[in-house]
Amino acid sequence: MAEKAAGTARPDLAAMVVPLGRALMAAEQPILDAHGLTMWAYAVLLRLDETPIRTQAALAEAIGADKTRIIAVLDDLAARRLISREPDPMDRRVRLLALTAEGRLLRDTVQAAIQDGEERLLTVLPAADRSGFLRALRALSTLPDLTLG
Amino acid sequence: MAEKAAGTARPDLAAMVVPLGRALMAAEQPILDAHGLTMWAYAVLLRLDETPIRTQAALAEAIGADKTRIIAVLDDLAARRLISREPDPMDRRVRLLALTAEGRLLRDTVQAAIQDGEERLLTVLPAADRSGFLRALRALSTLPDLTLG
DNA sequence: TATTGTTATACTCTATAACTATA
DNA sequence: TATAGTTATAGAGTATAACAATA
Repeated sequence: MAEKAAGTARPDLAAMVVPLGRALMAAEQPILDAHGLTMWAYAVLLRLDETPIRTQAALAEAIGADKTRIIAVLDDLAARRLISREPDPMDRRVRLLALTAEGRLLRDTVQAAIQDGEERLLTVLPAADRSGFLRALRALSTLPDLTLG
Repeated sequence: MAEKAAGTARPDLAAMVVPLGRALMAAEQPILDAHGLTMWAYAVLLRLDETPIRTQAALAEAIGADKTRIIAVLDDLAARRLISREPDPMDRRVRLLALTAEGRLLRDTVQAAIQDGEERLLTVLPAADRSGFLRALRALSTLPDLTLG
């Protein structure tokens, strides 16, 4: 306890989590590239596979992007028939978005490849740490606010 | 096991880690702001407090920044006497960097505030998950490469 | 000639503002 | 007039290239 001032017990959380996130994204990149998907395109496929979403703005919000940010992404996905994107007959201003069969297949293929790699990566951890890590990660990443003050 | 295709057991790691990192950085921001530090300036103070570093390029590399990126940061820190930055008498091309007493004090103050907040945040986790999380995080964030292929 | 640090430039990503079409 | 989507523009952040000083 006397030497507490000399060095810290652990690095700040952000100092560990942010670089880890960057490394994980970089590690996913080759897999996404192999299937012609950007990170945003993959995020769209993942999100659309959960629950149907009504507006593009809501989709953008859900994946943490700007509504203008995803338009080119949707253009590309629709052109490749990975998603459908049709005006809502009830309100022709909104575009209804949904995965096509090919879109769901691609999503499953890519995610399986990514999670296979992740499982292999996680084997470096002791079993107990590993399950605690995953549980903690899910808990923390679903917290609504997260303030330190 | 039959319903594996319908939804995945867990989100991709990057899908949890990256947003968590962003949230943690955002949560640190008010504390950094209160002390007039940017994230990069804080990263510099943290790094310089560990082991003396010889060149600016090496410092930039160590904190994951471009060498041109940190020049304005060093200008500001030096002007505020939080770091010293003098030409090496042995090789006048290089600038020797070191924390001043005030720099170390500020570093300690800010990190204490941040880690206090983090400890409070971590209390939402069961004790077992929490220690596993921290151990796993340290292990993964110090891995040299991290590939999924 | 090679290297450190600096400045100037260009590029990428993202957000803001202006526009079209529907309501 | 208000809203969904789109396009055009501007801004932040980052990296690349050119430059000055020193070796």
